[in-house]
Amino acid sequence: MSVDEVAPHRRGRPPTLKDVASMAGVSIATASKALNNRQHVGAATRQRVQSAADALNFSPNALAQGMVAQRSGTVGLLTSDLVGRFSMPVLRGAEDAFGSEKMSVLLADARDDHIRQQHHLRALLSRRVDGLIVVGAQPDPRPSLGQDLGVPVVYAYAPSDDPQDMSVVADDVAGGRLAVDHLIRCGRRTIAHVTGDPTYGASHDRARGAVERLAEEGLTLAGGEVMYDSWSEAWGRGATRLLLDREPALDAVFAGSDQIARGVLDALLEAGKRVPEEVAVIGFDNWEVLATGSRPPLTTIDPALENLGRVAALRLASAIEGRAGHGVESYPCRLVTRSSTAPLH
Amino acid sequence: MSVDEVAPHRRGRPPTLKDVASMAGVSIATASKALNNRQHVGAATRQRVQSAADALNFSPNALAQGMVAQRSGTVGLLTSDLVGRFSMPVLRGAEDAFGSEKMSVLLADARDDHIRQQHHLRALLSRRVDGLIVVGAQPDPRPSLGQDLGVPVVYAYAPSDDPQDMSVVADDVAGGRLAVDHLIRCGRRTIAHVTGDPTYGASHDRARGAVERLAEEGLTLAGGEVMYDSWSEAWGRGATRLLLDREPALDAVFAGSDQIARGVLDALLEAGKRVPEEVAVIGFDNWEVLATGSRPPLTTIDPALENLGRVAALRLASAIEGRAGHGVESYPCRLVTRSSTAPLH
DNA sequence: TTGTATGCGTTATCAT
DNA sequence: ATGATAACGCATACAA
Repeated sequence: MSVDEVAPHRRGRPPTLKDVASMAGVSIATASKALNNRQHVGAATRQRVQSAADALNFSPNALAQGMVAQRSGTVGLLTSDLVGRFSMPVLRGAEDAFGSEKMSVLLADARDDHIRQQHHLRALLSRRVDGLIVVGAQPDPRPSLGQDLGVPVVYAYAPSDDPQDMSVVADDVAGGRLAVDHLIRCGRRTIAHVTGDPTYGASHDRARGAVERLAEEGLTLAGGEVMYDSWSEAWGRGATRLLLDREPALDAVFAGSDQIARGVLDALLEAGKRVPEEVAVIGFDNWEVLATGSRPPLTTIDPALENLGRVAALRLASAIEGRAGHGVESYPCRLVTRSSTAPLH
Repeated sequence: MSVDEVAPHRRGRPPTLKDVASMAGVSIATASKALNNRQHVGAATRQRVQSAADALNFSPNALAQGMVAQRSGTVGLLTSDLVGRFSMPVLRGAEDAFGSEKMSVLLADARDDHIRQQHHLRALLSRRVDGLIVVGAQPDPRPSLGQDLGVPVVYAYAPSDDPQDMSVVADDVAGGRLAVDHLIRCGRRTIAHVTGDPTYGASHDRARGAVERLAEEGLTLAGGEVMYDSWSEAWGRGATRLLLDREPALDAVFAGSDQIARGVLDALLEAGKRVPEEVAVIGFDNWEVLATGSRPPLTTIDPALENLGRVAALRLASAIEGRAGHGVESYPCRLVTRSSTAPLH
């Protein structure tokens, strides 16, 4: 091997371990050991290799590493709705939990289209992801991807309909309970619940938690029943007008979403009711732009979605290590106090 | 667990081309050609291989393919703020444009932290992404990643400060112009502009477009000047109160964001002004939850962010094919008409 | 301590 | 038309 054989790496292509090795004057095996802090490498040699790597700005080819390790070091994030507001924090939590380690995240947006989902699933599997997180668009159960994918899967936000799978979701029942609990602690007794689409399981869960907590105080819902309709400001306004007719003594409203809460707030203001002095209002979601812009700023229940994503990532990491889990795990919501609720003194 | 002597592939691991080949009774070379629709393969053989692949649910290892092709078939999506609302549609547009082809997207959220950004950049480069899309959190120029990354980069939403780089952004000047143009077409003459944080370049760009269009009609801004402050509903309300004092003849407001527009709307309503009969209001962003929930629903300028992401993906694809570009490309905004504006008859 | 050789799964180049 | 074989870049068991 002649001396001027030390060809600088092929034009354009990133330097390889071979380039580093030849620059340091060692074999690729030694170079590999040196860079990976394996033993059986002389201190001086290690130093030489390290310098060569730095000089070449060497970065190991993760694809090649993945081939030998039989692990790609990637996870797939399969979402059904990237445009929606709710999948986002989950996604961020997951990305955060993984990105800080040495896992990378492959993103795929299925857009709630079954064909696209299958397409993306094949693509992710073909890339040999070590695991999969599936984030739904709605909190309702969704069809399982199946058990024979060859990699562990964790469902986040929207649980799988197969109890064999592992899912992490927000505890809507506890959330509803928490909301009413807060209102009760504020001394309210005539509490109504205005919520959204009755086809959402979450609507009923939140309502159930609310009614349960009410019952513990010997109370029932003001207005006589849960008011379902749509997740909109318009419905919040409409429902409130109805409510003020039926229940003149109304002193609190639990809204099933922050959008609805905004409508409630506006209608209350328009009717000359002071918030929170006369009527307290609490929302659900902690959708910042809505909750902080309102008059007054909105007290609300935060479903802690980012945490959900983080937990999903943790569970998936465990499953990848071989410690798989199953069933649906519910995680608590958080009360965020702003100015639309206050003690009745 | 019974020992199956004919076990085609190692337990747990996905089937390989070798498994398919041996099942079809051919060499891996032939199997490869058959599955990739190469010529020099007998029709019958091709069929046998295909059946074997289907039976084994074979999916080629993209990592291995990447090794030989010297292309990973992935692009990196480096965002500085996954929580923000504006990077999201860009991201979705990009994912969409790529996902429909055979490119996969590696997501990395730097959280506006330089250290994290470097970390993620190294990780993406290590995964041998074929290209990079950098999505900023704010529309202002950001530091370039540099020219020596070895892969093409396209900056979206927030342009790079190096003109050598390629950036795609929304045309804020044209957006401002479009807003005022619409108001003028509605017959308005006394038009004010309430906008947000003056440290954002976008504020000034939108204002400039507005003033230019006004000047073409021989008009100037009602209130005498652009009203800068913050991107909040509260500022929208406050500014409107000031405005109603100063300009009793006010017949239109161009708000620099939908949040501000919401505040404007509320203050107008409170002052007894009818919208759009007496005063027309137009926003900016087309932030659905804000624009559709207001009273009345908000006419607004849509910066077409999803399109921006799509274009960025297209440009990156071109660059990967060798046709690189440079400079900042601006893309038009779109007028979305709802009920807060209408002709003055 | 260092180097040689093998394999990871696939594609492409050559023989046959 | 089909098959053996050499890459691709890296890690490791084994030999020196």
